[in-house]
Amino acid sequence: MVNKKDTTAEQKILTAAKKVFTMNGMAGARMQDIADEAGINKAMLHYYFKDKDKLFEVIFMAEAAKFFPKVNIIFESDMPLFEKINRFVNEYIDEIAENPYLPWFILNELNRDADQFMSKVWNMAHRPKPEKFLAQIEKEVKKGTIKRISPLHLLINLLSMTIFPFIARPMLMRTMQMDELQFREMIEQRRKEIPKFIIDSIKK
Amino acid sequence: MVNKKDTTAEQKILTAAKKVFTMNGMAGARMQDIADEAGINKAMLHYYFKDKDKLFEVIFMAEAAKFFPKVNIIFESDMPLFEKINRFVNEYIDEIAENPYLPWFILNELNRDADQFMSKVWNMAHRPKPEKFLAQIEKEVKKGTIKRISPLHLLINLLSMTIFPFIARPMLMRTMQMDELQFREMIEQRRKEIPKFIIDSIKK
DNA sequence: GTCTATAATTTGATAGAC
DNA sequence: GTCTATCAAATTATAGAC
Repeated sequence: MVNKKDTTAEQKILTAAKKVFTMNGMAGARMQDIADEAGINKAMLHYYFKDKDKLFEVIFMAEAAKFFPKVNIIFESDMPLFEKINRFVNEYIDEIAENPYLPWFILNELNRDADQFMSKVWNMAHRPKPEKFLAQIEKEVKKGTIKRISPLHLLINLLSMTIFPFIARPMLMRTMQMDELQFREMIEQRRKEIPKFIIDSIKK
Repeated sequence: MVNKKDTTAEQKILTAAKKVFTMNGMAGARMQDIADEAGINKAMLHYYFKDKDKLFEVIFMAEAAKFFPKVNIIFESDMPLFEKINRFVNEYIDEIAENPYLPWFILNELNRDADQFMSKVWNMAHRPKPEKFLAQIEKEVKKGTIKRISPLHLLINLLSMTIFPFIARPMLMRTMQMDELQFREMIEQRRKEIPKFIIDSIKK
């Protein structure tokens, strides 16, 4: 199933590999499956990307490199806290709508081989940088504009509520007996539910 | 690294296989690694469990079978809502302390091959049953004892905040520059932080 | 039951024609 | 650049001695 935008073989491979890698992980992905998905020959994968490790690295680095900076722009901006939380939730959901398997992909490989991942991808430019966000929470607590709360736990709560539903999608869909459309509706609702839930909890 | 409790070869294999499968997933696990971990021979794995698929299924079903009922006992009990939330968080963290890779294990295989998992493991006895919990929230909202909130989103928030940190452990440890001990301390704090955060958000 | 040695299979990688 | 055919390596599975 080749995307209409993918003209060159190289681009077809990248699109196919991204799909197969994200759905099966590095170990589970088959070069043959990537070739089939791209509608080309297996030998072509090696012609363009040398070997499986290299192909994986190209995909993985590109995805992480696109993703984390977007989050960091929000975390490091000068917006008020509540607006920042709102923006984070919405931008994250926007991003995942285009790359449904991305969070899974990143966490999966981080769990599998954290050290290798760090050395190749998690460099200065591409890692999450929450320091400013944490300091901002601390400041608001001290000013007394929000309740006393641990900045770390607030950040983890925000990340958890935003990211987890995408990772646990199959479990949630089955447990709650949701179909594809209902799942998407649930996610859309969370654009407002998550900020509201957080703000209700910490506002004075 | 054989556990002192594991006397028989079969038990050694089960313990070793659980560890290797949960750390590497089905596709990434190597039969040789399981044999080494168990301190026995590779042929023994096949003698006791026929093949890799069968061994995986035995482990996986056993873990899921133990885990979900514990959660369900809480969800289906007659405790007051706030107490139920508190108990869920604490029992879940207790459980994961003994099986750190279990949530990852379950979600990983659910993402990889949901249909097969469902047919073999997710049967009547072993699936999560949140219906009573959802109804209880609905009832409290109608009584006016808590704020108006979607029961579904409250449940997802609870699951997210409790489970996500374990799944995202490598990312959190690296991003927040935590060592093993600091991570465990953070988790311990969440026993109180999560219920407090939720209750602050929904209490009137 | 447990082992060593080996077969069988899967899968990644390459050679060589076009 | 692209393909078919084939090789090489990794990995699962089994045969057979003890």
